[in-house]
Amino acid sequence: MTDRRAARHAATRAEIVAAAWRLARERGLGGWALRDVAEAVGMRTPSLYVYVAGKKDLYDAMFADGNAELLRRVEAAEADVAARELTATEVLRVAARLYVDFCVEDPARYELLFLRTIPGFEPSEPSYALARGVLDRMATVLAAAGAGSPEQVDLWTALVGGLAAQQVSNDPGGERWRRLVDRAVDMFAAAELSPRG
Amino acid sequence: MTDRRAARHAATRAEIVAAAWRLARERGLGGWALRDVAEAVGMRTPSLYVYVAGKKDLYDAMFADGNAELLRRVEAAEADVAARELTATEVLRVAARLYVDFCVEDPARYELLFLRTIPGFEPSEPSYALARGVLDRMATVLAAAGAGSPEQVDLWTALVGGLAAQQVSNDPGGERWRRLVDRAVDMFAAAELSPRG
DNA sequence: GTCTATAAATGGATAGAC
DNA sequence: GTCTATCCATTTATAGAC
Repeated sequence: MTDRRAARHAATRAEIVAAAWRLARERGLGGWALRDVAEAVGMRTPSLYVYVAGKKDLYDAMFADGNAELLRRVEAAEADVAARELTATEVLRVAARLYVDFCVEDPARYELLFLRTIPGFEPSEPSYALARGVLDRMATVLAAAGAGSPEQVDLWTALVGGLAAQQVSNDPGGERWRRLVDRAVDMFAAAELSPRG
Repeated sequence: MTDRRAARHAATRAEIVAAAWRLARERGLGGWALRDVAEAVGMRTPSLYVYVAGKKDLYDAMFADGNAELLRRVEAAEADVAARELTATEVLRVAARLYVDFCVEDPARYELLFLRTIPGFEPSEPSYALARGVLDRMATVLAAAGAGSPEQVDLWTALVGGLAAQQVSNDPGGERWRRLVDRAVDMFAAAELSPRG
């Protein structure tokens, strides 16, 4: 019985998070009030507090949700790559496209996960652990491709993150930087992978 | 007389912009109210409206101010470079360091100028023209170094902007990505500059 | 030009009935 | 769990006296 109740509770909370994401996509990450979320799920504002401790807590749930989604994709890509016997450079291309596409398809999510832009918002420890997990996973992929030193990982995140940032900020919905991903990966591979990569 | 009055007016406005920058550096780009700015310059809030049309207008003045500062530095670097007979790669290193340092030394300024994070803020046409001028100037430098195609300029901005973004977001005040600037430039030069660059 | 006073709106959060 | 009612803080912006 308590199980049923807990499941229902979790489902409603997930509904609230989904509604908040919709509003963030439509009006920007900071462009909505709790009242709007409540309306979107057919409640009044005070009822929201049964599922969410406040706006910060809602942002935290969104942060965790976004990182969980990215983690799912990384894991799926890892399985895919393992079954296909790709060269190191090809693996890096898959990784770069995965990341850039993830950022580009939802600028509000990009802003919450990778920019620190909400005043006063700090992810909770469990949510932050999720984010670290994603980064670790990506570092593992890089290491397997032969670019696993800390400096190489940092250079990689700068390059790939930079492509995503430019695409999101200066040509949202376009291809201007997205189409440079392979060229950037080749540049990185030529400089950082051993000739037999 | 009207000249004197206009000069005084402009000076006070500049004082207000400077105070707003100070607050932005201390509390984040969005972490202050007009009231705080007024207090910082020894006024009451309504008096501010004599010099500034509102908060958006103040952000616009800050945006213009930041771009003007960057433009000054680019021009100074151009003069410096012209007097020193550097190789193309060395010129690129100067350009990259200039940009990354500019971003890193003031994260709030970085956020206002290069991220689009203030909800509803859009630079006015004159302010935006200033920003375009800076970009044009940088593209000219790249072209002189032998990497002036649109794709090369975009790849460059992604790379350099990515280094700055990671440094600002994930290691503020540190050196973790800053020390990779030369390595990144060399990577770019090796891939994009002709052998005789 | 600067002030007091205040409007007007926004938005997060709680009390307590049902 | 959900609601009505309301509080409270914040903050932009304006009116009008001095």
